[in-house]
Amino acid sequence: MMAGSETRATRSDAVENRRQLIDVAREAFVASGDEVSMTGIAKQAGVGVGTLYRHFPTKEALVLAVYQHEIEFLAGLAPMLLKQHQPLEALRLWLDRLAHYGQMKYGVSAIIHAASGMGAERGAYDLIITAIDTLLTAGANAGVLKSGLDPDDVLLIVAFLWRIPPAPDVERRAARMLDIVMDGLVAKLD
Amino acid sequence: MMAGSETRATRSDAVENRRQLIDVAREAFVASGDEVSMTGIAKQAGVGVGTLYRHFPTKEALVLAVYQHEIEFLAGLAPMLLKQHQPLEALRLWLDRLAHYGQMKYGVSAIIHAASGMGAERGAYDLIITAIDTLLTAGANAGVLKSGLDPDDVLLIVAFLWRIPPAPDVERRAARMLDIVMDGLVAKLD
DNA sequence: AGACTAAGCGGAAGGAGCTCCGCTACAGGA
DNA sequence: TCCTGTAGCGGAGCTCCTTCCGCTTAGTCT
Repeated sequence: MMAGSETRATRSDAVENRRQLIDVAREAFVASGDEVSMTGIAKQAGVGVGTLYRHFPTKEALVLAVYQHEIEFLAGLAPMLLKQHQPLEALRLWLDRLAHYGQMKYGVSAIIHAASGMGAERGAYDLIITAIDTLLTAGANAGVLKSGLDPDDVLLIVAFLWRIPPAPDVERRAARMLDIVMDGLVAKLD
Repeated sequence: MMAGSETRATRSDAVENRRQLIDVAREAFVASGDEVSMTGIAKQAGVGVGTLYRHFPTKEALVLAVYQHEIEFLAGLAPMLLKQHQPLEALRLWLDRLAHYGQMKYGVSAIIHAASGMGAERGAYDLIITAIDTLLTAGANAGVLKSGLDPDDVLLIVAFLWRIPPAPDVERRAARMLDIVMDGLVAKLD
């Protein structure tokens, strides 16, 4: 009996379908990276593709939903690290963590990739940007990082993390490249 | 009448088709970015898709062929700049030029993108890597850049240049981000 | 000139992501 | 409990890139 913008509750079968789709997709992604067709996921979840696309308008959106928890964790990590470490160290540890995800078969990587392209849901993207901003601001206030750094810029730069071609030495290479970026972020003493 | 590894000359119609395909593709790319279907290009060139794919095994390869000249130009620019400028300045000018291509509708950007992913022909990729290596080495020898920098790493990092989302301020943003990277490349004084 | 042969051609077909729209069945009111 | 309006469903079908393979034909050898 409320006014105006009242909406019907979500149908129970829709809720169940959504859950089922995410579950199936998670399993599929873990098993075979992104080499899973949307049709396949829909079929395995026992729904039509139309339903899949109603819930997740693009494949990216689906991946994003699947890894929502990981993104939240990553975002929450930033303030934690700042409590226990110097700003510079915290930033580096966080980026290392990001690199770690970047190496996953088709994990947070693709998401943030999507996010940096800003094609997908605002939510996940904002979480990550906020986390980076927290780290950058802390560093700037401590005088160890340049001030006025744009977190969007930083994310876009470190996006190379999920484009390093698979090889035995990915980790070392990622670290090497992050060394360069870190040096580019620190404040220069006059 | 030569010995052993003799091969027949390329058929003249094949040569002509190849030329025609590149011409049509160039025009199409300029007109509509990458929103051109392979089938469309084939049709417009008066050949079947099969023929198109015989000449260029992927769309990437086709783009690469179309922009071969630009890549060569860019590669050749590095030594030129080094003759006329300090190593640091030369590197920056070259990167600015790269950024410029990065903003083209579907230009060298996609190519080097492909190249950094190493999916495509070795040739174009090697040209660019060599150019970067020249610049890095010159800077290292002059003591203004870190020594031991890997040109592959640098290319992969600056690959953000062709992923900056379209906006009125792309140029300023690219410059800002290149500032960061440049600072990460310069040698630290102890 | 004629015949031989493999380089080259063409386009049907397959699998991908995604859209569209007529039908279904659930939530909520009577 | 039954009705009703609509949120939600399903899957045919579109376009795209790419593969495959039987046919054509330019180039060469006699």
